[in-house]
Amino acid sequence: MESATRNNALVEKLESRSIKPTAMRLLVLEYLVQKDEAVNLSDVEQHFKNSDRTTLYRTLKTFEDKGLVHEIHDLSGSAKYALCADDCSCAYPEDVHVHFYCNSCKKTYCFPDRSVPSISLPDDYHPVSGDFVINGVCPTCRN
Amino acid sequence: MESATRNNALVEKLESRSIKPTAMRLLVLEYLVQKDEAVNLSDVEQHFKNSDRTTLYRTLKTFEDKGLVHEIHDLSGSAKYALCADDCSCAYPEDVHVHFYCNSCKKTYCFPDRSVPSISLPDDYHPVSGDFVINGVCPTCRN
DNA sequence: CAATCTTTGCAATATTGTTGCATCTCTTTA
DNA sequence: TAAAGAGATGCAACAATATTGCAAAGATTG
Repeated sequence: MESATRNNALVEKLESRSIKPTAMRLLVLEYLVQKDEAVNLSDVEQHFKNSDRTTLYRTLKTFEDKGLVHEIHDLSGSAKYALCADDCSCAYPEDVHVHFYCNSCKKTYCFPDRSVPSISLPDDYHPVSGDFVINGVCPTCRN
Repeated sequence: MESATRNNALVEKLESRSIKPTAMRLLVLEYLVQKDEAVNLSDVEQHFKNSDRTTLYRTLKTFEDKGLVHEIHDLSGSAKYALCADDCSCAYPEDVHVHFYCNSCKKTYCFPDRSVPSISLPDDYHPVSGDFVINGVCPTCRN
């Protein structure tokens, strides 16, 4: 019952972004939902040891294409992914993604509700989206 | 004369960051100075066709370690490098690096003089540096 | 000059990102 | 229900990028 309910929420989440809710996609989405940090492809691979790398890769790309997740590029060098808020359209400047990258543990945390004062750009530069990554030390690594 | 003068400026730039001014480093620095956009390792390789990849790689890393350049991670996926301003210490929030990434031509432009209003973080997150990447279409690609 | 330290070049390897294609699954429709 | 089509998955291969070890070359210092 409980799991059916939860599952429905996941199905709806996918369908709201026009993504067909296959078994694999539901699993990956569930994984993303319960993670409070951004994940890279290796993380997902580790978690789904028996699944194919390419499928996971393409699942993430599909999620990204459809605006369900956004891609984050931090100092770790490899692309990470994190869920967008339901009402996120990734547009500048309203939906600038704010992240905190820990130099010590290399984790990247999302701060979805921080709004970033917009920056004025020269006239001919047309902003579409924005990513703000703050690097430092996270609470867990402070010691 | 002119070239000697310019060369001195480059030597000083390196020495001000405690980097030994070898021939290779001077050439790479000269290249970075005259570029108005961030470059990745391939760019540098292309420009110095006869030089060794590893040396160029390590030159950039040395520059980064010493605070002469900063690394930029944009949607292109590969690391780019750009010169820091002379008085830049890469510290948050004064020296947040602001860049514009063009989705069309994949170039990344620096906006060294934009200051970013600082964002309040939860208490236990200790910011050290920050990178703001704005994605969109650059003037050249507007057409 | 000898000893030492740094830089450079070459080779090899690791890691990450990406594509082609055959197969499978699900949905649609005659 | 059978056939067709579209999309998803799995496997294999490959491309691009990042990184390291080590030996040779060059610079530095006593």
